[in-house]
Amino acid sequence: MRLSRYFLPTLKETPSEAQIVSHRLMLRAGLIRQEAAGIYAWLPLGLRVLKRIEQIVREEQERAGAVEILMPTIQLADLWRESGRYDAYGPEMLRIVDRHKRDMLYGPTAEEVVTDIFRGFVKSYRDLPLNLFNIQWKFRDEQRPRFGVMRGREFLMKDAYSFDVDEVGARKSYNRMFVAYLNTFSRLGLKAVPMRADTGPIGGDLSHEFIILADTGESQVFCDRRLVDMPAPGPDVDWNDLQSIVDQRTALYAATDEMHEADRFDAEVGEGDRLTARGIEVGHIFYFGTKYSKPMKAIVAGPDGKDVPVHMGSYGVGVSRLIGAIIEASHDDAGIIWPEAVAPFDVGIINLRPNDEAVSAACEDAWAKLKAAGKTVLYDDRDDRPGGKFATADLIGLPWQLIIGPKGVADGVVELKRRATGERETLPLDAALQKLTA
RNA sequence: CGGAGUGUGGCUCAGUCUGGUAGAGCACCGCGUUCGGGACGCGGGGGUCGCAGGUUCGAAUCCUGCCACUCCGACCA
Repeated sequence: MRLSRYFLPTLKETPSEAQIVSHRLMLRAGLIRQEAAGIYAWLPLGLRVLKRIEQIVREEQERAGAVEILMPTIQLADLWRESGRYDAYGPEMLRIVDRHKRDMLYGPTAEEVVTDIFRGFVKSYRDLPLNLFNIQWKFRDEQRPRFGVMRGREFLMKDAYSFDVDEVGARKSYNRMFVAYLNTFSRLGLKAVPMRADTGPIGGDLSHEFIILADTGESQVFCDRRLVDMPAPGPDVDWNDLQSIVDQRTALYAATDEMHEADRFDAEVGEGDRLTARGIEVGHIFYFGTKYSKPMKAIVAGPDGKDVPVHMGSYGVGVSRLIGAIIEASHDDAGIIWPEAVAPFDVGIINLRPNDEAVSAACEDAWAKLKAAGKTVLYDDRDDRPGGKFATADLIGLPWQLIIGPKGVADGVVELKRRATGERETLPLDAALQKLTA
């Protein structure tokens, strides 16, 4: 992409409403624009990141056996009356009346809809287990939106819903999502720690929040330090038996504020391993049994021919929130530092003299070769001073910067800068390309 | 929802207390000089000061109401 013809409205100064670093950087780097409290338009660069995160989440869901669908944003109030949640949900639900005076709502979550879909088609335990997920915009009319996309009212969420004939099966489904989440966050360059979470009225131990440790996190968390650096299981696991992997993680202490038990923490975790930190919740999984299947009559025939309500679980990832979380975890004074897996472009080419034919020719040449190697490129061909270009490049945080100017062209070299480390190298173009495509 | 605060060109902000008809820097347009870490000179364009009402000869400035946004706290992917 040629920057002179792109739409990248960066800001030199920080808009006054942004308090935390990820929000400031998202506005300054031209990723988003606020349209109302907690409601954002996604600009080209931000949208590219959002799509990449979404794709990684999708791939890991599918690897774990979940099947993608797309449910509507607008739902019928009647479904929520069936589950008993219509009155319970409160003012966070955006309620809408259509022209026929029918009560509708903008979905804050989709248990009711997915249960309705399920019961419409699935009648036998033979069709289980089933896990349906979708990546769709949700709306929760938060009392106090803040922190940019970390706590917006409208947000993109991946929500998966598992259906099993009994609790044993449901636990297996739960474990699949548990491992899928570990792999997902790892691919996104994040260290996410699963922590025991409140299960509500259902009880049991099957609810975990996945927390990214960051100084600006919204909640206080307590965990065994060894959990933080535990590597993700990866794709090559026995997806039919994940219990040992899950046990390995859940054996170590990890809890958010509301679930924290100080005496247990002290007793179970060695002094050197005790970690008290701030965290950002990026995922939440739980098993809720027959909470929806019973009132909504999502029933299948069991092996014995008797009807049983299905056991369900739901599994959420805040896709749009993840962008904020990634920036919180990966930035410096100059701007964002994108992990390679989610960067909006792989490489930024900086043309230091767009009016110099030889320099521009060298840039075009490098661009063509990078494209041929499958790299995405943002080519800064603007007629600007170098200082501004460097500042923009650091701000938007592409993993690599290929800097091409008259001096280098005369000497037959370019400068290659790695954003994460700031490390620079002057070398021939071919060597630089080799490094970039290695 | 309780508490606090802010609304003045695209952005950051001054002017409001002590009413007199809107200003700076950045950004933008033109010309020129520049050009390896957000340059400089000259010349321009753009706002009626969140909205409505009131007081006054006169309101960004005073009064009333409303709206929006932000921050702190309680709640959530």
